[in-house]
Amino acid sequence: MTAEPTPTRREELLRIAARLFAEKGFRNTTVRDIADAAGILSGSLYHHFDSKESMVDEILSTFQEELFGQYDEILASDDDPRARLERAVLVSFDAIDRHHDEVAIFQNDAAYLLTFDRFAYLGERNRQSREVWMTLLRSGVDAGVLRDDLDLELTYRFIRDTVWVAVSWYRPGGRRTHTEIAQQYLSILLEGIERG
Amino acid sequence: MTAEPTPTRREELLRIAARLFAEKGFRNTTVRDIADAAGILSGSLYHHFDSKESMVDEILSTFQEELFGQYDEILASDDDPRARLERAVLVSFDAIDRHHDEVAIFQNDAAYLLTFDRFAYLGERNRQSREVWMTLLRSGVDAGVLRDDLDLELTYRFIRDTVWVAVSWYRPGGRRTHTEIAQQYLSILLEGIERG
DNA sequence: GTCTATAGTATGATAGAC
DNA sequence: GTCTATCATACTATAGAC
Repeated sequence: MTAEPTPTRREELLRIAARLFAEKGFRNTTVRDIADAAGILSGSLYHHFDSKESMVDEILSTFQEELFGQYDEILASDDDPRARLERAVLVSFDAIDRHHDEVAIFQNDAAYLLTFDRFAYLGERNRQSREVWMTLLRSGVDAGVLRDDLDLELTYRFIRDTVWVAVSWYRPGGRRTHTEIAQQYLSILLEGIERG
Repeated sequence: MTAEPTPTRREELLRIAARLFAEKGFRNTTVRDIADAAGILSGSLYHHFDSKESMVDEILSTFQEELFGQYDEILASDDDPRARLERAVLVSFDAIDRHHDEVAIFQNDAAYLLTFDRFAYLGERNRQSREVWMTLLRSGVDAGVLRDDLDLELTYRFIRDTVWVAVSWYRPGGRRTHTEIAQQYLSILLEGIERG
């Protein structure tokens, strides 16, 4: 991890794999697909990685570490509840922008990967994510900024779903920046679509 | 289609297949899985169906026909814009409740299936769905019921995403009915989560 | 309507040469 | 670091007996 013999090649292969996993799904991507895209033969991949699972493992765990570091920063900050909620939404859309493939893989294949012991940490991350959002929502309600008649569990799910599923249609470099999308979403979430 | 020799057995097999496709994904479900669950051998399935694709085809097309019939009813009604939007959301959550497997399959596997010519109608249904929601939103804005500063395209995507992705966590018979969930969601969508 | 048996193909992974 | 060659397994689908 810290002193890889040939970090560049390894990372390049991971990037290629991530792209394919995101596009076609983990199970639907063969090691031959990855090797083809990299311009080598499938057997050669095993010089770099133990297995296909090792690849997706490294892709996801690296990404999650960064993302949850950002959530932790928000929770540790002394911003007011509304600002913290906004930052959390912005950070998430930023992840969709900068780590599109990783988010897509997590969205599409986490349920399957979770059936293996080595990916149990993905379930732990899910719980951690729930804690982040629930904490933000609760402090918003406590501070009187958010409605107190909401089912917070449902509210959390709606926020989580809407934010992350955007990876299925958002494309970096498209008509709207991820920041514009995040702000439009926050406007709907906070104020609703009804007039008045 | 209209005068099947043994409609009951066929439908039973489709129900079993739908359950498995929804649980594990279309590609990740083998014909042996389906046959095992039905208590027969894999070869016997081909007495009833041409292929695995034929099965998912019949499952999805039947479901879509019903769902879009309901949307058409809403569009044809003379309810006011707000009521029509509410009905569309309720009908969608109702589909998640009554056709859980079908919605899950469509959510998870439509992108893959769309790569085959025979599933082109799924893309057509996607366009149709967009038309339904955009029509509802536009008439809401025109009637002065909805905010006129919204990016309707984004608003449509947020609504669609949040509604349908609920199939990933909603379980019939759970703590909240699908109607309660739909109403809570409508409340957030229309009024926002901010106090005031 | 289901079984036996199997064809033909694709997959993840390995061993050893270069 | 990549290639050649291949193993063992799993898959969809078919043919014909019962």
